[in-house]
Amino acid sequence: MSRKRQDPVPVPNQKWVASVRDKLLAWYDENRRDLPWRKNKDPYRIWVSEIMLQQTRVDTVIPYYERFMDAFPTLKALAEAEEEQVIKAWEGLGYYSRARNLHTAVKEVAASYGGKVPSDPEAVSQLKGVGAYTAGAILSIAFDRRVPAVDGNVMRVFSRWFAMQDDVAKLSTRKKFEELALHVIPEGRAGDFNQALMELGALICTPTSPSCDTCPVREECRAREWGVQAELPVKKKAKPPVPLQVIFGWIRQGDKVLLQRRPNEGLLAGMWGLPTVEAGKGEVAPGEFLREELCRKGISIELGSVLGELEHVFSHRRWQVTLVEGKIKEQADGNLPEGWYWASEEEQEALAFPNVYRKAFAMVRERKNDSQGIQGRLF
DNA sequence: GACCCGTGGCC
DNA sequence: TGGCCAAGGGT
Repeated sequence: MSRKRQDPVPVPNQKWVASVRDKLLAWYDENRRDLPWRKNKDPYRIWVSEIMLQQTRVDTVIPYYERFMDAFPTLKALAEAEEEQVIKAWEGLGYYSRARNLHTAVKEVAASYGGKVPSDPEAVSQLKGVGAYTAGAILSIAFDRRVPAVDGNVMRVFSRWFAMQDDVAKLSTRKKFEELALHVIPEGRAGDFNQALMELGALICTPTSPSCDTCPVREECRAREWGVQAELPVKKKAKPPVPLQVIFGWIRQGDKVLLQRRPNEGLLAGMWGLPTVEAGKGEVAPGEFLREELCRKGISIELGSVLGELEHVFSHRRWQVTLVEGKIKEQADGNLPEGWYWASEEEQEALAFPNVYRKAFAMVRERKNDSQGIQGRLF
């Protein structure tokens, strides 16, 4: 069997490079969006924006970014903040380890670099949560250093410019594009050029139905020349999320609700939520799994009614949730296990919950409104 | 390389 | 409706 040889990295000729640089930068100067992190070149502001933008759309990020910068205007302010506040500011954005890593790294910069973001690639790359792309983005945008910042946009644009069929899901492909980028990024305007590549990918060279007719570099694009732009980039399909039956408990004592902090590793690590168990096998009511688990924790409950069902899809899990009401048997003023907590409504508002739990809260609230004047309040 | 880690919007 | 995607990083 012969092993399939990888296509070599194309080496663009100088004429093509000069043309693409000029046209793309001219287009960017005219068409760049006025985004909040483009007000200046403060490395801290650039950094925060890049972390938030990881796997997240610009429109989603903007309001979070504004609030975050109001709360933590400087690197020092973020370094001195409590983690709980930082996570609260991230609530609803997802990928919460981004916020924890950012906080860790910012504290590291405060402690080891006098509060100034380092401008050398080795130091920046070592910061927690800063990988090859983000390091390149910070270094090029904030410090105008000629470093590649290859994200999904850039891979799509390059795939089309050179009509390359490499699988963009592979790490090796990204490295190939980084090498390619080094041939194209100009001296002097490295940051603008990297942003122009991404801006082109976001506005013109879009994943589906790219606007080739208005593309500033349509003459330089092999995919367009060959009419294969819709076929590129090549990307291996992701596995579908695995379905999982999950039970949430809505367990009240007086005006307080039982909360559980999730384990420090895995899905929604360290986040607050309702008591959560996986449903096991067997022909019993879903709530039984919850009752038994709580019993093991020394919390004795009587099952109430099913308050509702909801589905929440993560990247790799599909939670099919049954929300079950529970009534505490004896006054449980004794010791709760580590990470468990009776929270009043006021206390709940200070905690950060991922959206799957916020959906459940909303469900309870609706149900409460519906039943008011009919059965009174839920127990 | 494979898998894990959230969420929302779009067609 | 659902599959796909978004300025990725860590393990």
